[in-house]
Amino acid sequence: MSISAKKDSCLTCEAKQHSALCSSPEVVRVIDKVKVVCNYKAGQIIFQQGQDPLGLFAVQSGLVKLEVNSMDGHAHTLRILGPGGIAGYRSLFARETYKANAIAIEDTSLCYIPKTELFQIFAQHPEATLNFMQSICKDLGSAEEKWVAQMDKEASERIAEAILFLQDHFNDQKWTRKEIAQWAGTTPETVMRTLAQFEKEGLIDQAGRKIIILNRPGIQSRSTHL
Amino acid sequence: MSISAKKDSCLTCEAKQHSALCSSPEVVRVIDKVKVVCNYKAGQIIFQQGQDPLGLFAVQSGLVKLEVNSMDGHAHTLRILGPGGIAGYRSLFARETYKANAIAIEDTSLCYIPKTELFQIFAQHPEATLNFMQSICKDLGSAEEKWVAQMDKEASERIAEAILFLQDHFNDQKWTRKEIAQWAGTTPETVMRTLAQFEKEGLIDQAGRKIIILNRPGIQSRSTHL
DNA sequence: CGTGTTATTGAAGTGTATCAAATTGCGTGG
DNA sequence: CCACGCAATTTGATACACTTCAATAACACG
Repeated sequence: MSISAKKDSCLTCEAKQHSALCSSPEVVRVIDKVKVVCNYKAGQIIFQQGQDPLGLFAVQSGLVKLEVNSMDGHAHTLRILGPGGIAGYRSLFARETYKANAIAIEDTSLCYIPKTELFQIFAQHPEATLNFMQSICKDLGSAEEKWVAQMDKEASERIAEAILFLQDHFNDQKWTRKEIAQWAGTTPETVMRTLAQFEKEGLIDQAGRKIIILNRPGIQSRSTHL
Repeated sequence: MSISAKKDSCLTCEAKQHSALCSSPEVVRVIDKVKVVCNYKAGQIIFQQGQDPLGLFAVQSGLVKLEVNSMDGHAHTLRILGPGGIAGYRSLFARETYKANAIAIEDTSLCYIPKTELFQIFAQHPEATLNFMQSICKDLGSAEEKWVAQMDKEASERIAEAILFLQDHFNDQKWTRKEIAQWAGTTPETVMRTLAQFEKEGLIDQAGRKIIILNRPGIQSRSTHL
């Protein structure tokens, strides 16, 4: 694996502000000692379906997506993680093998935290565990919401929702139609046609691959059924 | 609220075998002291969307479903809980109001555990917390799997999956077509037609509302795409 | 400057929701 | 215990949003 470790201190890490793991200064101090920083180039695979989790990965900088490959060759994006996001925790805590692939969308630095050290932290810092549980439960909420949206909302509504979400959480990112489709649960063609429609209505502007939202309330209303 | 409390000991509770909460004898002892047993009749509402979580509910006996009502009047079943299942944890730990309704499908006994006592348990028993996290992460896995299935699988495949799941997890239960539909993410009509098809193929037998699986491998193969 | 990927547009096919109506089943109260 | 009425089941017809397939054009990248 092309993993290059680097000495990087948690003291200077900005991502910890948004991380469910780095809840208190004390915990950060421990993590600082046990973590291993790994760097990935865009497109590189961090872990793969079927492998055994040995720890988890905290995004320091960059962007990571978790996706599943269904048997018919289609990929679906479960979660997208920016700085502060944690990858690999679900399988680790469920005591299963990975169910999804983790892929670096852009050049990314991760902090790898071995599971034994992690469990020690949790054993000694109950508040940290509770804090992490909050994050997991929010993810669960998002997942269940997504399932419901898949049925109740039309493709165009999910796409409107998607571009708002992607814009808000990961600023100035140029997503491909395919990536938007895999997140919104539809096809690149449908994304294409929907965006063209939005543009025609003056809701957005497409400068090449970049999507500029001209009328935010308009897009928001297009993201809700009824 | 028509809640009738009853003195019931955790010692004699069989549900604790399957509960993520009652992990160790010590924890059970504490829970035994702080819990309040509540009884609900079939159809009764345990909690509702928008309310504030004050604790969580462990199913002692009976059956509970968690469902969301989308704006267009459709209901979707997120999770179904038998004995040992925990209701209300997601919103509690996410520190949000309830996003779903919890409804007793059949006559049900629940153990209500107030949140302050719960957090105390978690603070003093890290293993219990980890154990609970495993359960949450499995739920997250199921939720994400369900979203993917909603796209990749045809309605008939999801229905095949549904009757297997419902059969395996909640034995000898007579589900309505509507309930199956709300779990499988489709409509009662489609469930109807699919079950008729399965019956015609000799895969199942419908004795009124009860579904008997005649050819289990056959149904399993019908539940997987390709 | 090729070459593979992404974008774009068109046409065609279809699974499934939706609507409607008839029938059965079942709980409830008289 | 029967009759009533509401809920669930069943079947048919219709509609349509979206996927799928295909083919060209525009990029990006080494």
